Amino acid sequence: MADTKGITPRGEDFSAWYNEVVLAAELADYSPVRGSMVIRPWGYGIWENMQRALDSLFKETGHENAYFPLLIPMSFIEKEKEHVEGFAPELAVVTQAGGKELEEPLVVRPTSETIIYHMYAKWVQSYRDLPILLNQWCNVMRWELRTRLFLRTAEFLWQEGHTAHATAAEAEEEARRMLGIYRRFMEEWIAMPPITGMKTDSEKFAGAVRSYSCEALMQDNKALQAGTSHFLGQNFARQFDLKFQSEEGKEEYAWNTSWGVSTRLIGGMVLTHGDDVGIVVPPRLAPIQVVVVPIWKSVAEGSAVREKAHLLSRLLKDAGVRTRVDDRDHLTPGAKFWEWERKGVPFRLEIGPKDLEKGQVVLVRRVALEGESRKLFLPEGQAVTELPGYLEEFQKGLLEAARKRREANSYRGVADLGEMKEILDGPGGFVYTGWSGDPAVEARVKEETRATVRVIVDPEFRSAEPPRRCIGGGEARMEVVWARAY
RNA sequence: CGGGGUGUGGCGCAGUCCGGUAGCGCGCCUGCUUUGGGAGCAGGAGGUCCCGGGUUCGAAUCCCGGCGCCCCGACCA
Repeated sequence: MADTKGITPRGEDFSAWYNEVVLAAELADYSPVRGSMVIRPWGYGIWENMQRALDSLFKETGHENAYFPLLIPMSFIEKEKEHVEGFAPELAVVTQAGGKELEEPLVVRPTSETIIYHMYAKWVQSYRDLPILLNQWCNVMRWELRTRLFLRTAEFLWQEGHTAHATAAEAEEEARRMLGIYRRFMEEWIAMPPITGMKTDSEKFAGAVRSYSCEALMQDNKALQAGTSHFLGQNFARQFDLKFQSEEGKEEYAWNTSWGVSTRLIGGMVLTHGDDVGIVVPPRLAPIQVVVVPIWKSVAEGSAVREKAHLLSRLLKDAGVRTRVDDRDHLTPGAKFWEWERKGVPFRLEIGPKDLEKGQVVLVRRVALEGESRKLFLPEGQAVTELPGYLEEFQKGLLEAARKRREANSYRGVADLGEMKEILDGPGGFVYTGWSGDPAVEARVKEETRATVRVIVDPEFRSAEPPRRCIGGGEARMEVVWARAY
């Protein structure tokens, strides 16, 4: 397994590894337009599985899908002061259409708060019209200076949920609920366990009162902001006149939330599980969970082995397993093995003449679970009945490994800037410290370490002992997690 | 936007210093033999050498000016 043909090992140049592995797995390819990418079928299939899972989680919590337009009047974006300041530098603007200069420039949406709350204002009169719980799946555009496949592209696919509520408490609860759903999705589907918490003022969404975030630790010990949920207060409601009459007959502004995850999650999956051979796709996200590879020598063997491969594949499909038989005959088995491993298919089922004789199959995992061998020889009937269980076990194994790695690279109770620098310049990781809440300290530490506060950490992730000492001095009023981030 | 690198068949590169009309590996096509970890042999297809000027009898190569892409930084809910 030392020979990975062309892929730069992670240890040599992590950044090169990432680019190469994304291209080699055929997740995506560069497009002719700077900063934008083509998502290829294998990558899109993973995205579709993410969408399916998230979409049902949203529906289960009472949300519906809708679609709002791509183009937003410039004046909408300009209404909320912080919002426009946050997004102005990265807007793509349409100034001409139909061969004529437009009277008002149209912005290609970087996010849809403004147009959505404009519409909500039309739809809401009474408290009886609330809450509105909508989501949309769409593309957005942010003209980033420096782009990377999946992690930061000029155009990306995402979902954005936008809700309106009658009370602050209800909106706050919604923002928190969706953060929880993101966390659950990341753990149970991507096997990428994030920490959660609130953003500091300097890191929060432009226009939000509070932002909550899921932050995952990648293999190079940099943080990835993987999903955010915002309590918007009445900031947008006021600018877009989103008012309702309360039960008491008073006119009030609605309370909003917005929340989103994007194709960046695919980058997170790669950076969490990939190895020097290629990517590793968790079973629940894999478009193909088991690839069946028939192996033969003579023509007679070929047809017998292929027949068995297709039979097993059908049985597996009936058992709810996504399979494909790779019976291309211009490739040797070895070539197929490498190809599917590069693409991260969780399991491979080999069937050769020897197996046929013995009524067995060879089952090979994409990566070895702790303490187990990659390869299993199983009676063919057993392979079919056991595979769904093996897939779940593999899924859990990935999550466990990722959780262990996260904890092994988390440093708690740090209070000294020198120590923090040493960690960040060395192995990197999540650094837990006390913080006074002083933005000047935050800025200074960022300046000196190039790390940012990822979150003011939620109770569940806090250290057993609340920090007494504080980074940058002052009284430790909260615990925060620092890291260098994507 | 600053620094660095790079641009030559689909991909990866050599050739550039020292000018003479383009080559290697992989991939692709055809045929035969193969197939338990990236198959072998034989034959074949495929290139405005990033673009525009200039020098020259002649430019992938030298000169001038652009552009693209990648990496690092700045920037980036």
